[in-house]
Amino acid sequence: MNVYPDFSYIAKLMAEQTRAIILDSLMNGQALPASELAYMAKVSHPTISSHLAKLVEGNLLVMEQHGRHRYYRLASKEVAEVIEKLGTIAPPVEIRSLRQSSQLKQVRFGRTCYDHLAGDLGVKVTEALIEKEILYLEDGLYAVTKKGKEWFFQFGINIEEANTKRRIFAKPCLDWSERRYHISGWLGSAIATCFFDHGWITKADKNRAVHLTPKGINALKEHFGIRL
Amino acid sequence: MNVYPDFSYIAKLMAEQTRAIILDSLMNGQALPASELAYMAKVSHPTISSHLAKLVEGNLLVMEQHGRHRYYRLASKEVAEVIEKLGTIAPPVEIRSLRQSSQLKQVRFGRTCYDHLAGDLGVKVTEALIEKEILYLEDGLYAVTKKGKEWFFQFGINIEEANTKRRIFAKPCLDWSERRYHISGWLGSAIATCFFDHGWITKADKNRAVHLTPKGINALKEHFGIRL
DNA sequence: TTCATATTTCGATGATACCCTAAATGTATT
DNA sequence: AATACATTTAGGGTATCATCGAAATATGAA
Repeated sequence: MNVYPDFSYIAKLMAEQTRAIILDSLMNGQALPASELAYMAKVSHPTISSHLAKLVEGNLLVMEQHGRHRYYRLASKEVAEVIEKLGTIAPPVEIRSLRQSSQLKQVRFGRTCYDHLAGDLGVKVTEALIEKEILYLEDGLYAVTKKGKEWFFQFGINIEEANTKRRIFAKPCLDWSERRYHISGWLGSAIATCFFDHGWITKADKNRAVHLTPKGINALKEHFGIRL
Repeated sequence: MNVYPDFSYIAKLMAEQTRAIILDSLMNGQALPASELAYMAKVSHPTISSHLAKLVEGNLLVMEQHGRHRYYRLASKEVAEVIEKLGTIAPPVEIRSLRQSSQLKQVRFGRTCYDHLAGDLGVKVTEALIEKEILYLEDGLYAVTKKGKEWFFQFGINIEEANTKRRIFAKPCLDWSERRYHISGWLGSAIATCFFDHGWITKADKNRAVHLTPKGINALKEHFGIRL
C-alpha cells in the first residue's frame, strides 16, 4: 500500500531512448509535428506515434492539431524543470570530439530551458537583477520591486500584463550546468523574448544553445552591469 | 551528438518497480541492509543484489559495509530532491481504502524527505521562520539572521557548527504535496533532529510520515506561532 | 577449523515492450 | 470525387532485462 506519487511511472516515460530524444527536442518549448520528431529520433512513423501517445497519456506532452499535422510540445514548464533537475545528478556527457566540446561550451554558456534562459547567461542575468534590486526572493518565488516595474517597462515588458492566475509569475529553476538558479515562469519567458526581440541573442541551429551578439554584449554591460 | 547530461540514464534506474521500492524505502535517509530491502520489495536476494549494484553504479546509492552486512542509503540529498520533484508531475495515488486515505493524510501533514521535514509541517515551519525574520532568502538559498542565530541556539542548534564546505547550508526543496518550499540541507537536518530530540514529533512505523505529539503542538504554537 | 549467515555470481527462463512493415484512417488539396 | 499527405492501428519478430534456483564467495561465530 503506497501513498506516495508514483514517480517511477514518470521515470519510465523518460527512461526510453527514443522518448528521451523527443523530450530533449522539445525542451526549448517549441512544438513539433510527429513526422519531424520521427526524423530526429531516426525511427519510423508508427514508432514515434506510439511513443507520443504514451507521453501525452502521462501528461508530459500536449498535442495540438493543425489540419492533418499534429504538433507536440511539453505539457508545462514543470516537465522541463524536472528534466533539468534530473540533469543535476546525471552523469555528464563524455566528450569525444573537439566539435562536441565546443558545443558543450556554448550550451553551458547560454541555452533555452522551455521558454526561458538558462546556463551561465541565465544565472548571471538573474543575479544581476537581484543585485540591482529589480527582483527579490520571497517565499521561494521572485517578485519585482517598484523600481523594477519601471525598469522592465523600458524594454517593453509590462509586469501588469502577467496573468498570474494562469501561470506562475517568476520562480527559481535549478540549472544542471551551473547548479545555481535562473528565472522561470512568465517573467523568465518575457525576458527571453525580450533578448531575442532586441537582437541580443540568437538561437543555434542544432541544439538549445543561444549565441550572444555584439549588440547583446553591449546590452549586458549597459543594462545589467555584466561584463564577460 | 548530444551535449546534455543523460537524464534518461537516471530515469531508467528509477523506472523499474523494484528499484523504485528500494529508493522509496531509503527516502527517509536511513541505511538498510540488502536482505531487508529484498524482504520489503518481495524479491529474492540475487534480484535485490543486482538492482543495488546498478543503483550504486549510477551514483544513486552508496554502500557501507559492516561485517557481513552491507548497508545501502541514498547517495545524497540531491537524489531525494529529484525524486520529490518527480512527484510533483507524477499522477497522484489512487485511494482505494479508508486506511490508505488516512495514511495519505498523515504523509501530507508531515514526513521526512531524506533527513529533513517536508509536507504541510515542513512548509509551515519554513514560512514561520521567514515570518519571524529568523531566515531569509538570498540567491536561492536560505540564510540566518543575527537574531536567528541566537534563536536557534536556545534549541541546541549552533549555526557556527554548520560545515558549509561539505554540505549546502540551507536551501529550498519543492514539496510534491504542498507544491511549496521547505528547508533542506544542513539546517533542514538540524531542525528535524531538534524536533525529534525534543519529542515534538515521532516517526511512523510503516511510512515516512511523522506524528505531532501534544508537546509538539505546544512547541509549534509557542516558538513558531503556528496553530493547527 | 568448522559451521552459520549475508551477499554475489552464474545460467536459464520468461515477460515486457520496442521496432518495423503493411494496411487503415483522417485531413487537405485539386 | 480523386489524389496526396500525415498519422495511427494491427500484428509479428526480436532484444532486453527482471527473475529465480543453485552454487560460489565473504565474513563472523563457535
